[in-house]
Amino acid sequence: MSSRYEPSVIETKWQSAWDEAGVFTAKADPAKPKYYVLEMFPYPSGRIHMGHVRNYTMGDVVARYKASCGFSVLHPMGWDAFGMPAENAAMERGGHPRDWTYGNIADMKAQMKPLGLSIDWSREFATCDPEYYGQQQAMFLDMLEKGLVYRKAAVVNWDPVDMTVLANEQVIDGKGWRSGAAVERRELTQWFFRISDMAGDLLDSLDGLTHWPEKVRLMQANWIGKSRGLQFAFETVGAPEGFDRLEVYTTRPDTLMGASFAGISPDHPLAKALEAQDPKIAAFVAEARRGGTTEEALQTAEKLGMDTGIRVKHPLDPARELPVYIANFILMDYGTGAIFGCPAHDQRDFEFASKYGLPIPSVFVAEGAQEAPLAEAFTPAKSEPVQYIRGVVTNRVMTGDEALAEAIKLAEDKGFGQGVTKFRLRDWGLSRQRYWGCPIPVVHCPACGVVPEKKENLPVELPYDVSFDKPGNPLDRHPSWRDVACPNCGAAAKRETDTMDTFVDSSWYYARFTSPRAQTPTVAADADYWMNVDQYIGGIEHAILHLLYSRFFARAMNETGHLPARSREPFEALFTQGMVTHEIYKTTDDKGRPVWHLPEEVIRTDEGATLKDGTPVEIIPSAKMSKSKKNVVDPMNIIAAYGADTARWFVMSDSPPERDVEWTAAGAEATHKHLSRVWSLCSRIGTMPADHTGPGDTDLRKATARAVEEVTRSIESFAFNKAIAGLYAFTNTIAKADASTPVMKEAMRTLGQLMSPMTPHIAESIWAYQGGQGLCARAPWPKADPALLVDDTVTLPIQINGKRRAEISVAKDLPAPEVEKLALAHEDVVKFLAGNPVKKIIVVPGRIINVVA
RNA sequence: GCCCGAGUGGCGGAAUGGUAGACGCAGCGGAUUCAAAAUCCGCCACCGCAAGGUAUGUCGGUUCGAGUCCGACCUCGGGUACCA
Repeated sequence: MSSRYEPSVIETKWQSAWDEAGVFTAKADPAKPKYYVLEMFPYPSGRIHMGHVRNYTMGDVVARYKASCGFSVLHPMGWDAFGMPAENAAMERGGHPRDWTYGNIADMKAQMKPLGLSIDWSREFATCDPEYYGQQQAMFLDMLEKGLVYRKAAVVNWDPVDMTVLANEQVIDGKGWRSGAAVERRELTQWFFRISDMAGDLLDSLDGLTHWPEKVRLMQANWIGKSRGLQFAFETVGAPEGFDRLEVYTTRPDTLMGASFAGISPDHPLAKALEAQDPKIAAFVAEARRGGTTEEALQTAEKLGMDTGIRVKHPLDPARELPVYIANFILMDYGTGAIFGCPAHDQRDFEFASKYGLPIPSVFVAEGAQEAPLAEAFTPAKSEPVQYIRGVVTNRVMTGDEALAEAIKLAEDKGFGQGVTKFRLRDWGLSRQRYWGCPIPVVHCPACGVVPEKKENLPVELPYDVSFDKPGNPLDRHPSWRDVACPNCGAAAKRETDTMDTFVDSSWYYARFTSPRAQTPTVAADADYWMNVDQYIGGIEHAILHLLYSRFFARAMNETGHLPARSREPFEALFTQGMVTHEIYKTTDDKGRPVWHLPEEVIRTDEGATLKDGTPVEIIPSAKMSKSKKNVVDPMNIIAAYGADTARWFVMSDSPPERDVEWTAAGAEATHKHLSRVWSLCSRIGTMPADHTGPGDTDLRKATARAVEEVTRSIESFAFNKAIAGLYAFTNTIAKADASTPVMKEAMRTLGQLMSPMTPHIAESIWAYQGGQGLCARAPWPKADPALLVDDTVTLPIQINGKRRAEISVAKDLPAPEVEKLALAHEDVVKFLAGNPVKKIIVVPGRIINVVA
């Protein structure tokens, strides 16, 4: 062992050793339990960032730990390679999305390799490989046959200047990002997965996901949004032909007597009928359809409504007629696209009624209160009892939940409506009017209609000869690709030019990793052995969409015979990690515009920061690392300066993994110093005379056992920061210990092993130097001797009225009455009690004593 | 707007309802050195001379005991169905 810690030397050496031994190649071994650990695969942007390092290091810690616990581990990596950035790059800088993407993949892989991750690279693939997306097309056809896919009209963001569909992130303040034109909502016929048919199952099965974070299950449950409500039809007065009834859905049927208007979405069929007849309504509807399609944009936009002149009869009092408004905040996708407004008990309806001068009749008041004009809507929780004054029930105190159940029963008895269960979850629109995605393998034939492509013709490959000089989808203007013969009748037909949402690609890659080169989407034997994913790790930003779509897709794959039934929930355990953040450095140019600076351009001082030429720099508190603010730290610089082990150790230390971590240069420097200290400690112990003895054998053995126990427990519970804190403490203990040589060596070798999931390279060097057999990466995980973990005395703090005043040291199993006696006799206790009588004394064995005076 | 989180020393953070601040960074003092770097040893929440008091975003509650449980609020972050 050389005297200096030289990461660049040992890291390349051990990486070659692992490669030669094939340590990380996943092998299905029936004699061993299997463990599948997966990190959410990256989008190939071209550069890895610290967030990637953190994500993959976490997965690597788990993979290496499980391997040393005797599992046959699958730890693969791939690329989420379709998506908009590749097309944007082609438009901005020329070049082709495919070349750009594969170039980025090569660059990123070259940056990931030096991290020493225990990845089985033989299973690598990119979702833009025709071998991958061809299998995805095959599954699409199976799902089409099973009725899991269908077409219907849905709204998109339409840029009327560029004549193209925009993604939500391309709509900024209601305007197109390039053209600046006001965006409109426009309907197109698009492909959908029937995810809403599985809403009940997707909701109920959340209960079984006991190793998922509670918050993720809650977010998914709210997103699926099961509700019980009343569906009924208003009889209309003065509506166009065919609209003599207006179906509405409400989750608060108990407030029906407080209805003061009915409202329909601008996309409701009735609105469309009126639009065709009445130019004033057409103008209003056009205005109401302005802006983006996001729920956020719809819910935060100014509430606008227009009286259609149509009236509806109140179902409980046909003499009462309510006006029908078209209102921009009503979603066509939820319920029936029509509502009744109860302004007294819904804040949005209240604002609407106030704006348009509609009455605001109360249905209930707080218990014991009198009816009075309202300044805002009264909206207590449905579980709270209130006094009904004008309800379906009258002059009774009951909760909203009780009242709405009665209201549903009444409607059913009277026959004007029925209780129904609805879900907020909508079907998954997968059509994208873009080039760089998986082509939807169907053909539109004038005679046969929509015809699936024949499976033997798959993959339907993207054509390479396309240009991005005009807005819109290049597939639309590619005649030789688009114009084909109908697979059914052979007549002239056209390919579907929409491609699939990239969420489709990422909804089954975990299954493909089990047989990445197969000529079918999956292979039963491989899927049976490796599925499910035992530990999935990724960002909290994927809590809803990606994870919900993957859960749906696993079900759909099961129903089309591509996954076993027990894989309908594909992820056994989920961990969501936080972001890596950094300070932002800003100066201002002579025109007052902000200028951002990379961390390496900035010199930190005690007072603040400057550029190299002395210009003072403003420091903005930490935020997610982003290229535009330049607060990015390139992992490659860290690895070049300190080595991969330092980068890995640092991203795992300090912050708990589910929280954001602040990157600081000082922290990386400190980590490197620590690893150097470990290195020289190892070197010192290695040269101790074999016959050295010391008084600390028992203490060091106990400390070693405690370290094994603590680090193991911390890794098992994803508390990597605590594992590292324990390793710091254990290192200090060894450094100060005076024990005999074999005990010192044993402690040092154990330290190296406990470090190995985090810092595998230095761990191999320690292992080899302290006489470990073979590779540390293949050595079994150490076990703590339980006998060394028990202490026979315990220190108990003594509180008086909840404040700590003294402490005593007692035998571990001393009976409580004895402990009480000792505590009350303690001189500080006597002093603080000052003769006051003791009312009560609480002894929590092994924990604390509280004297109440 | 709606859904979900998070807020603890100068900083990152630790703490089965039971001694708040483990471990690390920064800082301070010392040893070593001609000197410095590196290394090693020690100190380190705040107020107070001390006794002691005050402290986990804010306000209130439950409890012998609250960072932890409950209620209201504030700030920041994630998601909001075409960013991935």
